[in-house]
Amino acid sequence: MQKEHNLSKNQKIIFDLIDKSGEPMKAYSILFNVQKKGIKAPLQVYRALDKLVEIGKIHKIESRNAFIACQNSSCQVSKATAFSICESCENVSEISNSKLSKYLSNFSDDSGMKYSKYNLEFFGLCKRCKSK
Amino acid sequence: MQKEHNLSKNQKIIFDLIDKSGEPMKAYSILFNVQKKGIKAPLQVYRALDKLVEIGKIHKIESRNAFIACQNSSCQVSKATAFSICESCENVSEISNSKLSKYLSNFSDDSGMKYSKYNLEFFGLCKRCKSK
DNA sequence: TTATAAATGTTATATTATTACATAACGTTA
DNA sequence: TAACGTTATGTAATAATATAACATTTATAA
Ligand SMILES: [Zn+2]
Ligand SMILES: [Zn+2]
Ligand SMILES: [Zn+2]
Ligand SMILES: [Zn+2]
Repeated sequence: MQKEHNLSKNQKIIFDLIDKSGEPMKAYSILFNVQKKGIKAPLQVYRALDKLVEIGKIHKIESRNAFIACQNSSCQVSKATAFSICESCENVSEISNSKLSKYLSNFSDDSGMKYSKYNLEFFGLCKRCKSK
Repeated sequence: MQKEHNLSKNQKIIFDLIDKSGEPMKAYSILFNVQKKGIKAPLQVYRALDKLVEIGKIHKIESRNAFIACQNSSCQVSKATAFSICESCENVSEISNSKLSKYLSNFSDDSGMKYSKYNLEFFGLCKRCKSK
Protein backbone atom coordinates (compact mmCIF):
# COMPACT_ATOMS: atom_id res chain seq x y z
CA MET A 1 0.00 0.00 0.00
CA GLN A 2 1.45 3.30 -1.02
CA LYS A 3 1.16 6.33 1.18
CA GLU A 4 -0.98 9.03 -0.32
CA HIS A 5 0.87 12.22 -0.80
CA ASN A 6 -1.02 15.41 -1.34
CA LEU A 7 0.97 17.22 -3.90
CA SER A 8 1.36 20.95 -3.58
CA LYS A 9 0.42 23.27 -6.41
CA ASN A 10 3.83 23.35 -8.08
CA GLN A 11 4.42 19.68 -7.47
CA LYS A 12 1.12 18.83 -9.13
CA ILE A 13 1.73 21.03 -12.16
CA ILE A 14 5.13 19.49 -12.69
CA PHE A 15 4.11 15.92 -12.02
CA ASP A 16 1.17 16.19 -14.42
CA LEU A 17 3.42 17.49 -17.15
CA ILE A 18 5.99 14.72 -16.76
CA ASP A 19 3.34 12.06 -16.39
CA LYS A 20 1.49 13.15 -19.53
CA SER A 21 4.64 13.34 -21.59
CA GLY A 22 5.32 9.68 -20.90
CA GLU A 23 9.00 10.14 -21.49
CA PRO A 24 11.98 11.55 -19.64
CA MET A 25 11.94 15.30 -19.38
CA LYS A 26 14.80 17.60 -18.54
CA ALA A 27 14.51 20.25 -15.89
CA TYR A 28 14.80 23.24 -18.16
CA SER A 29 12.39 21.76 -20.66
CA ILE A 30 9.96 21.35 -17.80
CA LEU A 31 10.60 24.94 -16.79
CA PHE A 32 9.85 26.15 -20.29
CA ASN A 33 6.61 24.19 -20.35
CA VAL A 34 5.27 25.45 -17.05
CA GLN A 35 6.12 29.11 -17.38
CA LYS A 36 2.61 29.89 -18.54
CA LYS A 37 1.41 28.39 -15.27
CA GLY A 38 3.47 30.84 -13.27
CA ILE A 39 6.52 28.77 -12.48
CA LYS A 40 9.30 31.07 -13.50
CA ALA A 41 12.52 29.95 -11.88
CA PRO A 42 14.71 26.85 -12.08
CA LEU A 43 14.63 26.47 -8.33
CA GLN A 44 10.88 26.08 -8.31
CA VAL A 45 11.26 23.22 -10.74
CA TYR A 46 14.14 21.56 -8.91
CA ARG A 47 12.34 21.78 -5.58
CA ALA A 48 9.29 20.08 -6.97
CA LEU A 49 11.44 17.47 -8.71
CA ASP A 50 13.32 16.73 -5.48
CA LYS A 51 10.10 16.14 -3.62
CA LEU A 52 8.56 14.03 -6.37
CA VAL A 53 11.67 11.87 -6.51
CA GLU A 54 11.66 11.54 -2.73
CA ILE A 55 8.11 10.21 -2.65
CA GLY A 56 8.63 7.98 -5.66
CA LYS A 57 6.24 9.65 -8.10
CA ILE A 58 9.06 10.25 -10.52
CA HIS A 59 12.56 8.90 -10.97
CA LYS A 60 15.71 10.52 -12.21
CA ILE A 61 17.42 8.87 -15.17
CA GLU A 62 20.92 9.63 -13.98
CA SER A 63 22.71 9.01 -17.24
CA ARG A 64 20.41 11.48 -18.98
CA ASN A 65 19.79 14.11 -16.33
CA ALA A 66 16.12 13.64 -16.93
CA PHE A 67 13.01 12.75 -15.00
CA ILE A 68 10.31 10.24 -15.80
CA ALA A 69 7.04 9.39 -14.08
CA CYS A 70 7.02 6.16 -12.16
CA GLN A 71 5.49 3.46 -14.30
CA ASN A 72 4.94 0.97 -11.51
CA SER A 73 1.42 1.49 -10.28
CA SER A 74 2.13 -0.19 -6.97
CA CYS A 75 5.45 1.41 -6.41
CA GLN A 76 7.30 0.60 -3.28
CA VAL A 77 10.37 0.79 -5.39
CA SER A 78 11.37 4.41 -5.34
CA LYS A 79 14.50 2.99 -3.75
CA ALA A 80 14.88 0.17 -6.19
CA THR A 81 14.76 1.38 -9.74
CA ALA A 82 15.67 -0.19 -13.04
CA PHE A 83 15.38 1.23 -16.52
CA SER A 84 16.01 0.22 -20.07
CA ILE A 85 17.34 2.91 -22.34
CA CYS A 86 17.57 2.76 -26.10
CA GLU A 87 20.80 4.36 -27.18
CA SER A 88 19.39 5.15 -30.59
CA CYS A 89 15.94 6.66 -30.03
CA GLU A 90 16.45 7.42 -26.34
CA ASN A 91 13.25 5.66 -25.42
CA VAL A 92 13.25 4.86 -21.71
CA SER A 93 11.08 2.46 -19.82
CA GLU A 94 10.97 1.36 -16.26
CA ILE A 95 11.66 -2.32 -15.76
CA SER A 96 9.24 -4.03 -13.48
CA ASN A 97 10.57 -7.50 -12.88
CA SER A 98 10.11 -9.05 -9.51
CA LYS A 99 12.94 -11.54 -9.88
CA LEU A 100 15.35 -8.76 -10.74
CA SER A 101 14.21 -6.53 -7.92
CA LYS A 102 14.38 -9.39 -5.43
CA TYR A 103 17.81 -10.35 -6.61
CA LEU A 104 19.13 -6.82 -6.30
CA SER A 105 17.35 -5.95 -3.08
CA ASN A 106 18.86 -9.00 -1.46
CA PHE A 107 22.27 -8.56 -2.97
CA SER A 108 25.17 -8.41 -0.60
CA ASP A 109 28.87 -8.85 -0.95
CA ASP A 110 31.77 -9.12 1.43
CA SER A 111 32.24 -5.39 1.84
CA GLY A 112 30.12 -5.33 4.98
CA MET A 113 27.92 -2.72 3.42
CA LYS A 114 24.16 -2.85 3.77
CA TYR A 115 22.50 -1.64 0.62
CA SER A 116 19.27 0.22 1.12
CA LYS A 117 18.81 1.51 -2.37
CA TYR A 118 19.90 0.90 -5.94
CA ASN A 119 19.54 2.28 -9.42
CA LEU A 120 20.15 0.20 -12.52
CA GLU A 121 20.27 1.43 -16.07
CA PHE A 122 20.40 -0.98 -18.99
CA PHE A 123 21.42 0.25 -22.42
CA GLY A 124 20.87 -1.22 -25.83
CA LEU A 125 18.69 -1.00 -28.88
CA CYS A 126 14.96 -1.23 -28.62
CA LYS A 127 12.95 -3.53 -30.88
CA ARG A 128 12.17 -0.81 -33.40
CA CYS A 129 15.72 0.54 -33.64
CA LYS A 130 17.22 -2.95 -33.83
CA SER A 131 15.23 -3.76 -36.96
CA LYS A 132 16.39 -0.70 -38.87
CA MET B 1 42.94 -10.23 -22.29
CA GLN B 2 42.56 -6.52 -22.42
CA LYS B 3 43.67 -4.53 -25.39
CA GLU B 4 46.59 -2.26 -24.62
CA HIS B 5 45.82 1.32 -25.23
CA ASN B 6 48.60 3.80 -25.56
CA LEU B 7 47.33 6.80 -23.78
CA SER B 8 48.05 10.19 -25.23
CA LYS B 9 49.74 12.86 -23.17
CA ASN B 10 46.61 14.46 -21.76
CA GLN B 11 44.91 11.11 -21.27
CA LYS B 12 47.87 9.85 -19.29
CA ILE B 13 48.10 12.93 -17.08
CA ILE B 14 44.43 12.72 -16.27
CA PHE B 15 44.29 8.98 -15.81
CA ASP B 16 47.28 9.04 -13.46
CA LEU B 17 45.66 11.72 -11.35
CA ILE B 18 42.38 9.86 -11.02
CA ASP B 19 44.08 6.55 -10.46
CA LYS B 20 46.31 7.90 -7.71
CA SER B 21 43.47 9.63 -5.93
CA GLY B 22 41.69 6.31 -5.54
CA GLU B 23 38.34 7.99 -5.29
CA PRO B 24 35.83 9.63 -7.61
CA MET B 25 37.00 12.95 -8.98
CA LYS B 26 34.92 15.65 -10.58
CA ALA B 27 35.87 17.17 -13.89
CA TYR B 28 36.60 20.65 -12.61
CA SER B 29 38.58 19.34 -9.69
CA ILE B 30 40.63 17.36 -12.20
CA LEU B 31 41.05 20.52 -14.25
CA PHE B 32 42.30 22.44 -11.23
CA ASN B 33 44.80 19.71 -10.45
CA VAL B 34 46.29 19.47 -13.93
CA GLN B 35 46.60 23.13 -14.73
CA LYS B 36 50.22 23.15 -13.68
CA LYS B 37 50.77 20.44 -16.31
CA GLY B 38 49.46 22.69 -19.04
CA ILE B 39 45.89 21.50 -19.33
CA LYS B 40 43.96 24.72 -19.17
CA ALA B 41 40.48 24.20 -20.53
CA PRO B 42 37.47 22.11 -19.49
CA LEU B 43 37.24 20.62 -22.95
CA GLN B 44 40.70 19.14 -22.71
CA VAL B 45 39.62 17.37 -19.56
CA TYR B 46 36.29 16.20 -20.92
CA ARG B 47 37.89 14.84 -24.07
CA ALA B 48 40.37 12.79 -22.11
CA LEU B 49 37.62 11.60 -19.78
CA ASP B 50 35.46 10.54 -22.72
CA LYS B 51 38.27 8.48 -24.16
CA LEU B 52 39.22 6.92 -20.83
CA VAL B 53 35.62 5.95 -20.22
CA GLU B 54 35.36 4.52 -23.73
CA ILE B 55 38.33 2.23 -23.24
CA GLY B 56 37.31 1.26 -19.72
CA LYS B 57 40.22 2.78 -17.79
CA ILE B 58 37.81 4.88 -15.78
CA HIS B 59 34.09 4.85 -15.12
CA LYS B 60 31.62 7.62 -14.57
CA ILE B 61 29.64 7.54 -11.35
CA GLU B 62 26.47 8.91 -12.85
CA SER B 63 24.74 9.86 -9.65
CA ARG B 64 27.73 11.93 -8.61
CA ASN B 65 29.00 13.33 -11.90
CA ALA B 66 32.40 11.98 -11.01
CA PHE B 67 35.00 9.67 -12.46
CA ILE B 68 36.86 6.82 -10.81
CA ALA B 69 39.64 4.57 -12.04
CA CYS B 70 38.58 1.06 -12.90
CA GLN B 71 39.32 -1.21 -9.98
CA ASN B 72 38.98 -4.47 -11.89
CA SER B 73 42.46 -5.37 -13.05
CA SER B 74 41.14 -7.56 -15.79
CA CYS B 75 38.40 -5.31 -16.91
CA GLN B 76 36.24 -6.43 -19.76
CA VAL B 77 33.46 -4.75 -17.94
CA SER B 78 33.55 -1.19 -19.12
CA LYS B 79 30.09 -2.04 -20.38
CA ALA B 80 29.00 -3.77 -17.21
CA THR B 81 29.66 -1.66 -14.19
CA ALA B 82 28.47 -1.84 -10.60
CA PHE B 83 29.33 0.39 -7.70
CA SER B 84 28.59 0.70 -4.03
CA ILE B 85 28.25 4.22 -2.73
CA CYS B 86 28.15 5.25 0.90
CA GLU B 87 25.60 8.00 1.31
CA SER B 88 27.33 9.30 4.39
CA CYS B 89 31.05 9.46 3.58
CA GLU B 90 30.61 9.20 -0.19
CA ASN B 91 33.11 6.36 -0.41
CA VAL B 92 32.69 4.56 -3.71
CA SER B 93 33.96 1.18 -4.72
CA GLU B 94 33.56 -0.91 -7.80
CA ILE B 95 31.77 -4.18 -7.21
CA SER B 96 33.45 -7.14 -8.76
CA ASN B 97 31.11 -10.06 -8.38
CA SER B 98 30.92 -12.61 -11.12
CA LYS B 99 27.49 -13.89 -10.15
CA LEU B 100 26.08 -10.39 -10.26
CA SER B 101 27.70 -9.56 -13.57
CA LYS B 102 26.57 -12.82 -15.11
CA TYR B 103 23.06 -12.31 -13.84
CA LEU B 104 22.86 -8.79 -15.25
CA SER B 105 24.66 -9.49 -18.50
CA ASN B 106 22.23 -12.29 -19.21
CA PHE B 107 19.18 -10.42 -18.05
CA SER B 108 16.37 -10.10 -20.50
CA ASP B 109 12.72 -9.29 -20.21
CA ASP B 110 9.77 -9.36 -22.55
CA SER B 111 10.44 -5.94 -24.05
CA GLY B 112 12.33 -7.44 -26.98
CA MET B 113 15.28 -5.30 -26.14
CA LYS B 114 18.80 -6.67 -26.25
CA TYR B 115 20.90 -5.13 -23.53
CA SER B 116 24.49 -4.56 -24.40
CA LYS B 117 25.49 -2.49 -21.41
CA TYR B 118 24.44 -1.65 -17.90
CA ASN B 119 25.36 0.49 -14.98
CA LEU B 120 24.30 -0.29 -11.44
CA GLU B 121 24.73 1.92 -8.41
CA PHE B 122 24.00 0.63 -4.92
CA PHE B 123 23.56 3.06 -2.04
CA GLY B 124 23.80 2.57 1.66
CA LEU B 125 26.08 3.02 4.61
CA CYS B 126 29.56 1.59 4.61
CA LYS B 127 30.87 -0.42 7.52
CA ARG B 128 32.55 2.54 9.15
CA CYS B 129 29.60 4.89 8.84
CA LYS B 130 27.13 2.24 9.98
CA SER B 131 28.93 1.82 13.30
CA LYS B 132 28.91 5.51 14.19
C1' DT C 1 55.07 10.45 -48.96
C1' DT C 2 50.48 11.22 -48.61
C1' DA C 3 46.46 10.63 -46.68
C1' DT C 4 43.54 9.62 -42.69
C1' DA C 5 42.39 9.53 -38.11
C1' DA C 6 43.25 10.99 -33.48
C1' DA C 7 44.53 14.39 -30.38
C1' DT C 8 45.31 19.15 -29.00
C1' DG C 9 44.59 24.26 -28.15
C1' DT C 10 41.52 28.07 -27.50
C1' DT C 11 37.42 30.89 -26.99
C1' DA C 12 32.90 31.15 -26.21
C1' DT C 13 28.67 29.37 -24.77
C1' DA C 14 25.08 26.03 -23.31
C1' DT C 15 23.09 23.22 -19.81
C1' DT C 16 22.31 21.68 -15.22
C1' DA C 17 21.90 22.76 -10.40
C1' DT C 18 22.43 25.32 -5.92
C1' DT C 19 22.93 29.34 -2.40
C1' DA C 20 20.87 32.80 0.06
C1' DC C 21 17.24 35.17 1.77
C1' DA C 22 12.41 36.65 2.29
C1' DT C 23 7.57 35.40 2.54
C1' DA C 24 3.39 32.56 2.54
C1' DA C 25 0.55 28.46 3.28
C1' DC C 26 -0.40 24.36 5.84
C1' DG C 27 -1.07 21.10 9.69
C1' DT C 28 -1.12 20.27 14.50
C1' DT C 29 -2.43 20.92 18.91
C1' DA C 30 -3.12 24.01 23.08
C1' DT D 1 -8.84 30.43 17.31
C1' DA D 2 -4.05 31.25 18.30
C1' DA D 3 0.43 29.88 18.30
C1' DC D 4 3.93 27.01 16.61
C1' DG D 5 6.65 24.36 13.66
C1' DT D 6 6.99 22.52 9.06
C1' DT D 7 6.54 22.67 4.32
C1' DA D 8 6.17 25.19 0.20
C1' DT D 9 6.82 29.36 -2.57
C1' DG D 10 9.05 33.54 -4.82
C1' DT D 11 13.06 35.85 -6.57
C1' DA D 12 17.77 37.04 -7.78
C1' DA D 13 22.18 35.71 -8.25
C1' DT D 14 25.60 32.42 -9.07
C1' DA D 15 27.96 27.88 -9.13
C1' DA D 16 28.90 23.58 -11.35
C1' DT D 17 28.82 20.65 -15.29
C1' DA D 18 29.32 20.04 -20.19
C1' DT D 19 29.49 21.09 -25.28
C1' DA D 20 29.99 23.80 -29.90
C1' DA D 21 32.90 25.62 -33.23
C1' DC D 22 37.04 26.22 -35.37
C1' DA D 23 42.10 26.06 -36.12
C1' DT D 24 46.19 23.37 -35.72
C1' DT D 25 49.24 19.53 -34.64
C1' DT D 26 50.60 14.78 -34.00
C1' DA D 27 50.29 9.87 -34.71
C1' DT D 28 49.24 5.79 -37.80
C1' DA D 29 49.49 3.43 -41.68
C1' DA D 30 48.93 2.60 -46.76
ZN1 LIG E 1 8.89 3.46 -10.22
ZN1 LIG F 1 15.06 2.80 -30.03
ZN1 LIG G 1 35.90 -1.41 -14.06
ZN1 LIG H 1 30.75 5.67 4.75
